[in-house]
Amino acid sequence: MKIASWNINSVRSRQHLVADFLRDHAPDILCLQETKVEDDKFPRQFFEELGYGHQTIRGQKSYNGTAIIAKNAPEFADHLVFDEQDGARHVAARHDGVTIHNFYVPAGGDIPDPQANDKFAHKLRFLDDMQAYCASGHLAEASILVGDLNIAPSVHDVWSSKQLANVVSHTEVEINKLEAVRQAGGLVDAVRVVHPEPAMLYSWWSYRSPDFRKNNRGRRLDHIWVSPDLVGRIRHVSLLDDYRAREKPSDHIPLVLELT
Amino acid sequence: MKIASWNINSVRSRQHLVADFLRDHAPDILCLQETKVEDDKFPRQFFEELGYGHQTIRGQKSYNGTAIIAKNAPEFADHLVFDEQDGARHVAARHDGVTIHNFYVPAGGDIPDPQANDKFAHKLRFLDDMQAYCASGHLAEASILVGDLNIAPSVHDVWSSKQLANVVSHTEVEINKLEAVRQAGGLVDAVRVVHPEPAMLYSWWSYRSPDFRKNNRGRRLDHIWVSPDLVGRIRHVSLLDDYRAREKPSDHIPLVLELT
DNA sequence: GCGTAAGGTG
DNA sequence: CACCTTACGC
Repeated sequence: MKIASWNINSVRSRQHLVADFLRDHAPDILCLQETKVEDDKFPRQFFEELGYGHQTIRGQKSYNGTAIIAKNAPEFADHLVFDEQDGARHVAARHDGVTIHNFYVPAGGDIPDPQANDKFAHKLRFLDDMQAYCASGHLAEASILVGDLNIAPSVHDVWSSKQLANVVSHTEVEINKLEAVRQAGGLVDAVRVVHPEPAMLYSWWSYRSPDFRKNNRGRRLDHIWVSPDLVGRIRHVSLLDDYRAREKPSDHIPLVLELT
Repeated sequence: MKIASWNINSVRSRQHLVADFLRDHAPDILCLQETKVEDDKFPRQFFEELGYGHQTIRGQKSYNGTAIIAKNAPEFADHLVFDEQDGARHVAARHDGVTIHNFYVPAGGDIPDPQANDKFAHKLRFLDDMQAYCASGHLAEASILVGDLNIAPSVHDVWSSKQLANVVSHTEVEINKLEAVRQAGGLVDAVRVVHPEPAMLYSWWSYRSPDFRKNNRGRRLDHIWVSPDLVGRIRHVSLLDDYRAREKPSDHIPLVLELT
């Protein structure tokens, strides 16, 4: 069983890339974030023609949007709404007995101060809501949580922990809240199981930073967490950074988890 | 000597096409209209790398803009300003003893009434100014006038003379003024020398009209006129309609004049 | 830098 | 339909 997660930065502008990815890696499940499209405009047929006819989607105009694209029908599909703003930031689906939660955590704006910056306040509230949900035991077994969590927790998840210490995505308050979410769900960071620290791992490189291979100013904002019962089934995790070097790339790369 | 004219509809959005064109047809001179870029943002290096290091350009933000791109240095370069509105609608350059005038005549808006429509009034004034300039004898010898003149004069220059009789670009007042410009300059329509009537000739197909090959609702808005002394040197004129069928095309096609 | 959207021009 | 600009989010 192969499960991928990718912040695609507009699913309609990335059809060339996502077609390459599905043909070359053929995951059973593809979780997308930032689809940036309303449900009735989602390119359903495009994915169908690539063999992914089962699509759990939830989007809105312009911003956000999550989707779980699958070869086979889900046993179950749903989504969470944490607040009025919502933003289509979660979908869930059970495939082959495994429940997959696909999250897109708010980016949080520029200023890491919830008093001065409503977007940062929203990010922290969203993490609290995630924690409460995970604490309720929904993810205790046969569960996977993936997505763009917009936080790079470790010093080995950013190109410079010092220079990013006060930059949104790597602040102490965010890192603590992300860890609280993970612990509330009793989940295991599958990426680090396969690639333990001190390996430097990134999943995102800003469009604004040129020459991403040379300067390599990345951050690991995208994550795959699994419930403890699945840890033994982890066969491999890949971070496909070559997709950042393609024509018209997303600023995020796909992560792929293989389970036995 | 090979001279091309092309309304490119944004030179920055058309680099793929113009590179193909220069490689495949290798004109000595390329006259562009609707470059839509200020001079300091013109892609000078792009043309240099294709072997066109000599660039007589005059543009503005967003609208209009003309350019003469050449392999060799001009002996002379200049431009005309007819009014305060201007719009970067003319450049001229002398290459190999031939003076090339590159015009972009105002489109003229929707309503063919100078009372009701300032844009149409501007178009008519521009044609009067062109006529006055041509009447002064500047184009008597060794001269070529090219460009998007935004008028299709003959019944054989439009897909339906009846349906366009009251449509801007094919009204009687415009056609008469265009003919007056040509006669004032003593110029010869080189395209019709090679492809005489009743051949149907188009250089533009609206983006709004689908299936341009099948429905073929075109108009000949782009022209190449030469002074009488050059008529004997006309070897060929091509209207390269395959460029309308390419990826991300301009709505106009290139015209190419070959002189011996 | 690269997505989205709206409003204007051709 | 496809370009431009402005404004916005990431």
